[in-house]
Amino acid sequence: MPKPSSTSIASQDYLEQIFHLIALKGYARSVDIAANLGVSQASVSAMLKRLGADGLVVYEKYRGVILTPKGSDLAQHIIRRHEVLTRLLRHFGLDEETIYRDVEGMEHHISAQTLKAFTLLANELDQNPALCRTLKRKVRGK
Amino acid sequence: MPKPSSTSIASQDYLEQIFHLIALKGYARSVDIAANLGVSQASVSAMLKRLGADGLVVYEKYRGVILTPKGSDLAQHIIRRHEVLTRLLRHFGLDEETIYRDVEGMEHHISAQTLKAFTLLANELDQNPALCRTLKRKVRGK
DNA sequence: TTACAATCTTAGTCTTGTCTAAGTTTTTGG
DNA sequence: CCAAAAACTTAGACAAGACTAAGATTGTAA
Ligand SMILES: [Mn+2]
Ligand SMILES: [Mn+2]
Ligand SMILES: [Mn+2]
Ligand SMILES: [Mn+2]
Repeated sequence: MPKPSSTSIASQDYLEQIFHLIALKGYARSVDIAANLGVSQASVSAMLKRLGADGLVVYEKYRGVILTPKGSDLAQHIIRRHEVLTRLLRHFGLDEETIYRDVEGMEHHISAQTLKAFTLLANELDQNPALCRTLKRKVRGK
Repeated sequence: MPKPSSTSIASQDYLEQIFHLIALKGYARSVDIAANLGVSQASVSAMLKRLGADGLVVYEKYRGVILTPKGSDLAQHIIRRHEVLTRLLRHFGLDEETIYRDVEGMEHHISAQTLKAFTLLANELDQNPALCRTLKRKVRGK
């Protein structure tokens, strides 16, 4: 009876990309999902089947994929969380490559409480350029 | 020839606990590692074998486990990172339970750069109790 | 309309990490 | 000293998620 977790780390990453592609081009193709995530197309097929079984996408073989309302809500939540984290890390003057990799990993382990704290902190930093300058200076050189 | 990664997320969590137990009691027993990580003793046996193969512990059946210098260095790095993250999250007034869960997940996805930024930020917050008070107030209630 | 390219799926395999159940070894108390 | 308990390992299974190779479908351009 292992309840289908339905929101594994990998599932979240796929949902995120599917949502992005649909927003950007109107549809999400396997080939693009694969490229964006750096996995094989075969892996995408397998995951779409799983997401379909979990009721997060409607998937018809050879016919592409769309998000269910449930999948879409979840994707938007995932993306907002990703954006908050990115906004926070940008305050430290890290390079975008590093920010992306760290956010892509960290995002799956942030509770609602911590996300709220990070959101508020990012807001505070927005209003405190002096502190941001100090941090950026210390982060890069010694 | 897939080079042994040797530092998977799970490996890091096991190393962390082994180090802690040795620091605390002088030795690390499977039964305690299992309890601390919430896994079965069988899983611990399997992982100790892998850590041994990766040169991170010396493992003799029925005889306990010790860290190699390499394993010890790695464990200390992992623990320092865990502590920095914990120190940062404590500034927001989150409950310890939540902090522990989030840190336990996030810690494996923090680059050296981001870790440095978080360290500096924690330092700044230490010296800015006013900001911390504001954050704590906003994080809890509305 | 048809052949080719692009896209997609399936089949089969692998790795990591987990579990339970069963068997072994070590420790311990009487 | 030895039986029972505690600790530990092995065996066997499973799930997620990845890969490659091979085959199926779709789209397109001549
Ligand atoms: Mn991610
Ligand atoms: Mn993301
Ligand atoms: Mn951890
Ligand atoms: Mn940790």
